[in-house]
Amino acid sequence: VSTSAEDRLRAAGHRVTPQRVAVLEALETLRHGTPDEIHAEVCRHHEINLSTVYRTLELLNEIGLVRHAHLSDRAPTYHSVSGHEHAHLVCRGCGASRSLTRQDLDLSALERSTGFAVDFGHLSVFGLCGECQR
Amino acid sequence: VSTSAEDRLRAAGHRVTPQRVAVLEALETLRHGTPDEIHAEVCRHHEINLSTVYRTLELLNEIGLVRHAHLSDRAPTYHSVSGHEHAHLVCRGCGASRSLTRQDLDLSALERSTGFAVDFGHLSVFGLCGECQR
DNA sequence: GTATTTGCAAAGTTTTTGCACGTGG
DNA sequence: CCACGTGCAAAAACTTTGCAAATAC
Repeated sequence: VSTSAEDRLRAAGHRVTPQRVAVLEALETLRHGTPDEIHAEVCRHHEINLSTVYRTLELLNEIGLVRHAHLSDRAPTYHSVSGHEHAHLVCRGCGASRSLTRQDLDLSALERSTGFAVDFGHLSVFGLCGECQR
Repeated sequence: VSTSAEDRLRAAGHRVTPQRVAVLEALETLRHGTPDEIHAEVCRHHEINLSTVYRTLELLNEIGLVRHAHLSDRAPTYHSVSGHEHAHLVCRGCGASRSLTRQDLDLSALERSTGFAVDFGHLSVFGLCGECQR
């Protein structure tokens, strides 16, 4: 977990606790995860309560260190924003998911015409991949 | 509820029941709704169990008569496909949501480069509207 | 030292499931 | 008639909350 993440926490007036650091570490390892999956990953190394995971993810989301998207119809999937911000392209058939950059999916026309600032990291595009279309 | 909807049900080997018709009617009235809201709307005129609403929506989704999107972080929102298929643009600030057509958001480049067939009706784009950016 | 954060247990919300009864075709 | 669909009640899945104890700073 980069120092900048800890600075971002402190800058926003929050404390740097082992649990918060552990959640960020788990997200680096997993790349993506539901609250439950993140909890399980953290538990491989530390103790943490599931409620704390929820509260931590909410906080990290608020200060922009993580984003979440709905990759399945059930629990939301969180991912770290430490790398480049990315959206997801998910196949309903096989469940495969790949990252999209702003170059893959150009929203500038939409943003210009609507005046919206799109939350790219939250965006999930569902469909059927080439394989599954048959 | 158009006859074609009933035909679609029968063609897919399902029965046309009053409950299924009522759910489709409720969606015409509401335009959008969570399972709970749809249940409430149906109950204004008929009796129906909430489980049946869930099961019906799942079925209608399967055969393509309705689509759902995640307009909030909680319950999914269903909408009828009887009109034109549309995606949603939702503001996190004020909660306002507007429809998007395929002209508003051109996915042809993405579909060409990835080979995906995008489920446009499921797509929700989140962000901040012009107002809320201030 | 003290305001924030955590763990725990309990409750809240949303969705799914098993099964007996009812019904569309 | 009878396979499919529904209602009901119970369970499962997911998330939030109140409060006392622990801890970051």
